[in-house]
Amino acid sequence: MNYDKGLIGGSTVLLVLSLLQEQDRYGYEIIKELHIRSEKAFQFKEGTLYPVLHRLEAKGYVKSYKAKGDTGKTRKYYKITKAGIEELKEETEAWESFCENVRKVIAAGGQKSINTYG
Amino acid sequence: MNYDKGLIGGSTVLLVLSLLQEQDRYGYEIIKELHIRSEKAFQFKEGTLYPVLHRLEAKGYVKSYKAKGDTGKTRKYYKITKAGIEELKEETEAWESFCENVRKVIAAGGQKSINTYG
DNA sequence: AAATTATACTTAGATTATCTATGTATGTCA
DNA sequence: TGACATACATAGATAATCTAAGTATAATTT
Repeated sequence: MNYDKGLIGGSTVLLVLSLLQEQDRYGYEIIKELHIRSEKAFQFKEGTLYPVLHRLEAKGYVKSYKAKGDTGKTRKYYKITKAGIEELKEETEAWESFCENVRKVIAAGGQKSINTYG
Repeated sequence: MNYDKGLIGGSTVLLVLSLLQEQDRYGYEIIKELHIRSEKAFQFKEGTLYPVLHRLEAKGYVKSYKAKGDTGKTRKYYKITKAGIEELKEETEAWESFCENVRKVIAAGGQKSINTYG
């Protein structure tokens, strides 16, 4: 991962569920897809992503099934559940709100003098 | 904190250094200020913030000094250092970049059908 | 045909950061 | 005098990522 470990935490589930809302995917595919979409900024380690998927399944946000892909290799696909879609909605809102609040704090910092014009 | 623990991680230092770039502040003040600016979304626990300040000082990003405030109570003020300003700049850029990349992933998710219009 | 590489999944242990909970101490206000 | 807000500190619990190693199969290269 190119980013600090801390930055990733808290958005991992959001990212994974987002991709699974589009279509069923398998773990390795999710890693690649995140890498491509972020223009190589996200580079999840397998040791990070697979446990996340297991956790999501344990919580009932996704369900897994085995299937042979176009290569002939058996893969473990994950499908988002209704509970997962709900969770995704909540996490998306939380994320947007969080970003906005961070911006409120840091934006003021660099532009304190602006207030003197108001 | 109203947000998931994970969300906070990675932006704590950014938030604290941002506030310290504006002016010297003491710990308790930082907690209050974050609470106000975020419209009550950020509610850092003392057990979270104080260790962060200690960590920042150990890394040389801030320096502390004791001073009596307007109340007469002795407070421990923190001043950002040059290294801290550098660090803040880097973390700000990382944050902006990170947000953008998250948005690239999750925006596509909810609006897949938009592509059919293009 | 054999060796290498990419794909695909798994898990144990180390690291790190927040949170909980508690403790200490001072100043203000009723 | 008692209650409350201010102000700082730290130990231990919790949780999530990363490192690192292992297993197995398909595709590619030599």
